[in-house]
Amino acid sequence: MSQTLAEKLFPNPLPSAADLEDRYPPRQLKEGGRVTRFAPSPTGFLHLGSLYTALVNQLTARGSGGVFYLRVEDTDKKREVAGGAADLLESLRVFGIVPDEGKSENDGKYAPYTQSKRAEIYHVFAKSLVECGLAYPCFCSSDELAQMREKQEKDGAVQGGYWGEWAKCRDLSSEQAAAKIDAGQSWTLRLRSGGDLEKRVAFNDEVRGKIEMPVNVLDAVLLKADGIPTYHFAHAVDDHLMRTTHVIRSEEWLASVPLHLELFRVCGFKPPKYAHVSALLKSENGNKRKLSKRKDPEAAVSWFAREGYPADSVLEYLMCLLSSAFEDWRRANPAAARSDFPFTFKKMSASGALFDLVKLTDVSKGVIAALSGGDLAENILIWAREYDTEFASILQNHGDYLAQILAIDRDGAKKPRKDIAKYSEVRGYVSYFFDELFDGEFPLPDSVCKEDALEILETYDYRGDDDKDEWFGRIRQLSVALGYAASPKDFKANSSAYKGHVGDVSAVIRSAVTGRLNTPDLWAVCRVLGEARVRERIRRIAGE
RNA sequence: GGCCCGUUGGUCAAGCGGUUAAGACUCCGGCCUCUCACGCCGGCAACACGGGUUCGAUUCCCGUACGGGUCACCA
Repeated sequence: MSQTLAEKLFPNPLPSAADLEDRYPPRQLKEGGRVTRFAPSPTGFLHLGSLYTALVNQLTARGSGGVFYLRVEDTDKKREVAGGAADLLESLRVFGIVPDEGKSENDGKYAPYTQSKRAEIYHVFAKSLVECGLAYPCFCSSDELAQMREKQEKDGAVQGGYWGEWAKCRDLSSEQAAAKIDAGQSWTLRLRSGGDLEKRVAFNDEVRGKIEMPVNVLDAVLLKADGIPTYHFAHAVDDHLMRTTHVIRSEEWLASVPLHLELFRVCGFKPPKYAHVSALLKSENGNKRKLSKRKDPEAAVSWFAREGYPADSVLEYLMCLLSSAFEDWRRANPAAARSDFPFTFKKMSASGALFDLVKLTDVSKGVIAALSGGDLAENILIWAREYDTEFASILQNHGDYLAQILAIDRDGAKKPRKDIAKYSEVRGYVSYFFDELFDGEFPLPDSVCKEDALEILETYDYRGDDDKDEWFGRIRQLSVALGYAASPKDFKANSSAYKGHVGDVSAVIRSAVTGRLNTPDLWAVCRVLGEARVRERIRRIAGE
């Protein structure tokens, strides 16, 4: 008895499809539970757009009491990066994305969660497709295929690609194919598409609604020459066996849905629901384009870490893009966990959003404003140890000094300061508190001349134990004594009677003590600086 | 080029046949105030275009334009 073509193609013993159905049974889900997955290929760092779709996947599953898992799509060994999967998982974790299954290869009942470890599984279905005549080996070389495409282009073919009469290997007899295999020719396995150029398929996209397209007619590659499946085939097999209910992926996959639908059908699988999320765009001379790893530093999530944007800020911003209902919800629930946000595809935009750093900055200021001085200081230290070691070593010598600094206008304030967007700004923001970083400048406000400024400093007497009212009262008295109005209002009412007002006097003191014209509350700043240092800095300018 | 998706202020966007076309960010005024920041009040600014359908279109249909995606043994 001679070998069938299928046996020749797949000579090793394989389980049956029924075995696999048993091994990976339908999931026991609560009513409405959705199963989603994030399926990255480990080609290096995490892209902001990937984080975005991962977020949607997690939100969808968790919000429905379903399952969110990670599947590593390492079917392209040419692009694979060593350790890529582990890096990805860690990056995701930083952003609060933690899959229920697939944190490692065998983490879960539907293991392995790494496609390169599932070769046998794909082969089971590939073999049975060959047996039914729905797939066939193709011996065309990449040169031949390139020539074919060239000719199609030249002839203005109605439909390019490997199909119909262009599909040279499609009608090879089993004997012919067997002979080529015996001769050692390498082969890929292709779908024998039943597609008809005239026919159309309609399907429902969760974010875009009904979409109608021509059916697939291409004899797409299912298995590459190395026996590893293409994305398309792996998608059908894995998402069926791993019982994914909702395939949420980026919009570039939309065009291949007809192929995917055909694959699900020929394999006898029920297709999942699809949601194609739009890409994050970037504006470039008047046009929009996808955020690019190569051209846009902010495309890699690591950029945000380096700049010192809290992961929460990035997440909050992404949520704004992801759902038009998020900002309102957040205003109504300022402290709620993001996972409590009632996510729905209905509120997702079908058009691509421009990534907007200005908006991120605003969101981030809000996130940081909600932190206590202590927590903020801790985050900054962690950041600095990684990205500004000089600053970190300075901070390390000062105990909880940074926490005290950051507590100003923050801890216990009804309207905490919203002026820090990222940790990398903090060094400049607090530099005058540290003698190591203090620049000793003495800028003068426009309204005060140097002579008057020195006079103010010579007469000012700072007392470290004054409470805020005493402290300001002293400055008021000093102002009046030197010919300044006790309040800006008095000054406005009769400006010719004064040299200026308390504000000008305070400005001079502020400048001497901090080297700046603008700072948080001066009284609090002086308290943190300490009496000795404040007096010393004033004396330094005023002289003896 | 074929196919598909998209198009409301500078940006994110609500809207789902009749609205003075929300809101947020940015920007500009003002208030508050010892400065800054916050906060508050106010302002600038939009339905890509052309045809239909309709008593009535931002909304529905068809074109056009523009933008994006896709046509691999990459995902």
